[in-house]
Amino acid sequence: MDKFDQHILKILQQDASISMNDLAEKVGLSATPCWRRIQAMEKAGIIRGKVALADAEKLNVGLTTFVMVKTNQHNQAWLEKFAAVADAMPEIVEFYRMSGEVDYLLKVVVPDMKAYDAFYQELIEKADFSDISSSFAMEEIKYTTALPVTYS
Amino acid sequence: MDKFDQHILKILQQDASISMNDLAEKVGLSATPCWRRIQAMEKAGIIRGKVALADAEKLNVGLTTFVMVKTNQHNQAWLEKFAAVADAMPEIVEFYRMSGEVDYLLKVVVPDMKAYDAFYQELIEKADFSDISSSFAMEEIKYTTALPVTYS
DNA sequence: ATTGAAACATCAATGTC
DNA sequence: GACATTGATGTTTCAAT
Repeated sequence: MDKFDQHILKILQQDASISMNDLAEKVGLSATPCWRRIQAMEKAGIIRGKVALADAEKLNVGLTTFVMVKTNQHNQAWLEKFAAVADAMPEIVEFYRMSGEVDYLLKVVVPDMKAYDAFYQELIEKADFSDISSSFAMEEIKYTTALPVTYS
Repeated sequence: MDKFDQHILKILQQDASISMNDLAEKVGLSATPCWRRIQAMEKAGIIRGKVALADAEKLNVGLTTFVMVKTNQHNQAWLEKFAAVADAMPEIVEFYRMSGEVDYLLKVVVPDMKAYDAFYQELIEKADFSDISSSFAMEEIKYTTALPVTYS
């Protein structure tokens, strides 16, 4: 990935609705090579896709919660079941297996505390944990889907 | 927001590169009303924009870390400075002010441990904290930018 | 007020140099 | 990598419900 690819990717990660001509002008190329580079990056899997981003407040999911899960079930079958459960719950937008004290970390979006409680009840019913603790976000200071291009 | 809008939004949050005709067919409308609804949702701020998603591994930022920050500086000026610092660091992709024990939570993406250490040094140099602890993601089980449409 | 079908304009995609 | 052409797609108009 050269400078041009990095520049293209940086722009597209911020705004993918830009026209090929405008993009080409910004990076200092003509439209064709610009288009070819995008195709190549898609084919290589560098660009995973193009999505619309929605506003959390407007969609009535203004409460973001981080759920820290500890378990004593460290087998593959349990994880697979938990992963399937998480996949089917649209409130869970991120889900990581962690190192250290906490086994799993979930990012959850719901309308309010009442909805979070309902979500929580549903979650612990579907998978059993040894310990769960929840931390609530008071303010979103930064959220971006754009990854750094400086390391590639 | 009626059923049609919800359906359109759900699809566009998964794939915004779909053509207007294909989208129209999926939701059971023709292209024109479909297009109008998207315009309306953009104008209303429900749709914040369209972006390209990049692959973290391919961009050499395969290590995701959650940084929990405690501080004794609870004034607005300090937060604004910290926010500006975070905004300028592309490795920080999410940043929340939290309730409870931890004051701030950051999600950080870097190539590896060595790079994380360099990032960490840079961070604590630019803003002073009373306590920082880092948790590393071993596995990304779910990550989606699609918010639930079921609450709207 | 909202839709669908057709005309129109714009842009992406291809071939050639 | 640039230029010119083709084909597909987004966008507007207008009649109809």
